[in-house]
Amino acid sequence: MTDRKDFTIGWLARRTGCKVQTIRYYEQIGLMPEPPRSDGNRRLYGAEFADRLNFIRHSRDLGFSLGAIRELLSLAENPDQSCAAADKLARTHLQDVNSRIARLSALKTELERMSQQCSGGKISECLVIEVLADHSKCVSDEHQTA
Amino acid sequence: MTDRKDFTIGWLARRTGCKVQTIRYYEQIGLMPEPPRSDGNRRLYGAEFADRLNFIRHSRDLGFSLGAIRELLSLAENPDQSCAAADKLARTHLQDVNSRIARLSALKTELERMSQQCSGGKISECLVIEVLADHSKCVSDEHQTA
DNA sequence: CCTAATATCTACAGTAACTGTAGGAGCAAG
DNA sequence: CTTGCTCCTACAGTTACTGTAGATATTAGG
Repeated sequence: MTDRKDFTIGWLARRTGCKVQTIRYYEQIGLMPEPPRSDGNRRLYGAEFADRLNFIRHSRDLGFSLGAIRELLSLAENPDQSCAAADKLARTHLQDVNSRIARLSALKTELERMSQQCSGGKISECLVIEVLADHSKCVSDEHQTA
Repeated sequence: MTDRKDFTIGWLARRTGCKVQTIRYYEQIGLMPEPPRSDGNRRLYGAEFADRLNFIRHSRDLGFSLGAIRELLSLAENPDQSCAAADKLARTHLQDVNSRIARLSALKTELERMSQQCSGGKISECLVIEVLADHSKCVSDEHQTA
């Protein structure tokens, strides 16, 4: 236990693809726990820190806010209680996810169409700019993300 | 042709679904031009401002940065030149769009599965948390080992 | 062992893209 | 004319980082 393998913050950063400052920032805002320190005051991380950080990074990557991640983490830390709260969180997020997918798919279509038609052409033929200028040309339904 | 068709910033905000402060912010950073003012120093907007603001808002909504929008706007203002630059911008964005759609689709699957399985259950059965904790459980096409 | 390079430490400033607030002035209605 | 809304400027706060400065710690080389 005392001679358990501990690694530096740099190791954790390389391990998770997260920047060193970001790790310290997560610790500062209480999203990552304070790790033990070495004699020279360096943070000493084990594999469990990498797991938690991967959880956070993956969630961020998929569009969850730090606040939502904080909630998910607290739920994940008490796996015996009902997951009604997690379910509600997930349902709320699902609506946003669906909306984003729809709008991104519409944009994807236009971006691809442009790449075919636009090569060497003029901007007046670029559908992308028309699509971006005129909301009604968009294929998706109107949805406001706050 | 700018004689009697001028409206307040509030009108423009309602017209475009953009907050008043955000409009003033866009003016401040040079994304929206300075409109004429009334005797009482109020900004006076016409329809062309709504068009430009809709372009900006829609682009933002679809994930373009203000920097990219600034470029697109300058390109849109010179529609006679080649759109190679706009094409390059669009292609770059397309890669990101595709990546986001893939990851969001994977999350959507898990969120939906959770909503079915999770009702009244325990968190330990929630796949969402597992998916978010472990990248390799993600359904997306690329399997990454962390 | 000493030194130079690198990594880490704290603390704080800056970024993007807004959002909110304070305090004052304009204007339309009752 | 006063109430109440909108607008004005200016600036502080937010989220989620990212970068910088100056000091200390560790490590690789001579």
